[in-house]
Amino acid sequence: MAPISLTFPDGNSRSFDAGVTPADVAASISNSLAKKAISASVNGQHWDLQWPINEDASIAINTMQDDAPALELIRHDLAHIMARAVQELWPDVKVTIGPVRDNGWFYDFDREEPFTPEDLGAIEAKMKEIINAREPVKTEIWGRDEAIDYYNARNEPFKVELVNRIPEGEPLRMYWHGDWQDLCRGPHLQHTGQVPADAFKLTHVAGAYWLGDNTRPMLQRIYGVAFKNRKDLKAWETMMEEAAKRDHRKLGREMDLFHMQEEAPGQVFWHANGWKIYTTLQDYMRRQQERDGYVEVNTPQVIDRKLWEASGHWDKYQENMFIVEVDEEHAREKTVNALKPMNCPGHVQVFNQGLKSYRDLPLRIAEFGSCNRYEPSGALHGIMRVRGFTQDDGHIFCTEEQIGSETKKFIAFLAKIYDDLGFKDWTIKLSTRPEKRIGSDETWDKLEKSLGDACHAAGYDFEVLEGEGAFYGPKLEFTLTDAIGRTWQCGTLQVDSNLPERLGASYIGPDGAKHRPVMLHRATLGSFERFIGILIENSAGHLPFWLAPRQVVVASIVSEADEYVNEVVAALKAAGVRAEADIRNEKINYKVREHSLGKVPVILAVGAREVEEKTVTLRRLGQKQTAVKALNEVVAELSKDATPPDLA
RNA sequence: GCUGCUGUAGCUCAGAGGUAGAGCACUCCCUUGGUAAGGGAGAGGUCGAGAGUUCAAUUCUCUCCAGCAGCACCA
Repeated sequence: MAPISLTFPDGNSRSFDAGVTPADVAASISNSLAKKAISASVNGQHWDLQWPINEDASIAINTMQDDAPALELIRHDLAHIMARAVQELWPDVKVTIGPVRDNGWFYDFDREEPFTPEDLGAIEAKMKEIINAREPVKTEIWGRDEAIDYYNARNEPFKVELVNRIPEGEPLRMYWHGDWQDLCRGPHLQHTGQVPADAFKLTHVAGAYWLGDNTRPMLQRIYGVAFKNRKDLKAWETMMEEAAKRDHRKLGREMDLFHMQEEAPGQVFWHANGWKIYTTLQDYMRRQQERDGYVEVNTPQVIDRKLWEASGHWDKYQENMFIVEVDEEHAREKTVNALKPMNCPGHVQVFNQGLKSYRDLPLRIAEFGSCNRYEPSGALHGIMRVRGFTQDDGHIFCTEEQIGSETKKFIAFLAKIYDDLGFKDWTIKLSTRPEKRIGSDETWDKLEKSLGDACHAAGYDFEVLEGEGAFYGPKLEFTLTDAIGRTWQCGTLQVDSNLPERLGASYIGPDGAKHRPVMLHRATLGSFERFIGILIENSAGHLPFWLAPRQVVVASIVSEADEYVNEVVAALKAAGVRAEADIRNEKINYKVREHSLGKVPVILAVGAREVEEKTVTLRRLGQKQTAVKALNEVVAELSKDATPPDLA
């Protein structure tokens, strides 16, 4: 055997025979390392302890101390262990695939009977048995025919399909966990006993299409989460509870913001409190847009299908549009209209009125555009994914040369708004040309470059999503991170020369000839409905004072203070603060509890003492301590808090 | 749309083949209480909709509607 040289993380090299495995290497260092080893990194690649190394390389032996490989292996091995447990319990269940994902893994099974919560318990128990048996993990390379025969003999059609999908020439690797075997890329742990038996949990079962294709059979997917130790699992459970507490559907009810009902699925009945958030946010956005050189317009809800045919939406999205048919008594033919699912064709109509000069460009048209889309029933989710919503939509008509500067301007606009709204952490993604597209490669080169350059010019970096652009142009996506680390894609900017073409938009250039403008579709919040949902979940209902629908409750402690309560409320209202009185015949404890649960940011308690001294006792939401302050001082302070950030 | 689960009072939930119950909220009475539930009384439901089985259905079966968790979708 030819010698090879392996370089360790400390820079030292040693010579081994070619074909040496990381397990051998670890054993050559120490017995304890050999036992503790879980995998290796060979030239930066995650490497199974059993895989041979045939050439010079850098190597590092991983142990459970190394978080990333440890978690990946634990979760991946658990996927196999779970599949084995399921087949031991129900031998006729067919196995498919089971990747690592998020905080755990899933595995898809084909089985007639649905898995029940009791089944999950049984599977978990069986998995623990397998872990405690410390079953060895072995790997071998099989021939294609051998694998297909094996799976055919075992009646595993999904596995046969997987084998057939693996490109010729790529080795087929099999992994054994004890005497149960699965086709798998690896790597895996040394034996099942390396998986912590007390740090995983099967969470739920749901349907999932085979290979993610909705024309293929639906399988049953079992999800699990797993960590290195019980403490991390507990932390995950706590985090889940925290997320549930923030659920905007729950808070929406508790704060009396909105409701939804059967007769209007996917549409929001905004209550006074919720609508106050909405209008406050909209007023704020309107000010930003005016400042940034937009003109605001409004376009019709119900538009003849002819326009949707011309824009191309009828062809592509008819299934998702609300169609309205009007059958007038004497009409020769029915008029078929659609509720607008988007605002862009309307904005092109506005642009097309009158001759436009190059001097008019860039023309920035904004609309708080109410749209209706017939979203699939299964997609609906609270106010986050709805059928009726309002976008903070805008279209910038400009020349190709102006794309860069307009993009830069928009990024600055969006950055200011996200900052004002309390989102400090957000990222940009650039989606580039997809397979199916229109326009020349030179045009795509130019457009992608101008978007990328604009990001850099605005001082931001971006991640590239290859092939994710729209068929008509590249796009930027703006994704913000919320207080508990979840991400939400909100803003977008898309370059489009297709729609101006289809709808015949043009302007007169300096040369006196007609030219085609390009159109930048852009939104910052996305939709008010979804964004308010995000605001609620981000803040757990503790909205910033200026956005809080109810800002102050002035609560009497004794009925002798009622009159003064009304005075305080009047003073606050005069200073632009949303204040209300609570002079019900209830104890202060009761009032504090109720308004705290209602997420009112400030409670001012007023008793005999305050009446006497012209003070109030202030208590802020989430704080236990109170402060006695002079009335005029509090009015000034709260009036300042109530001012939107752009007016402060 | 697909798979699975769910639908009982405003909210959270219990219940059983013989037409319903709790806590909170609501109304009234007593209580004037100093920072997260003071006490008492009262009112409130076509048990998601329709059909079927049955002497009898809110309970069992089917269909539909809506919600929830995923999947697929998201111009």
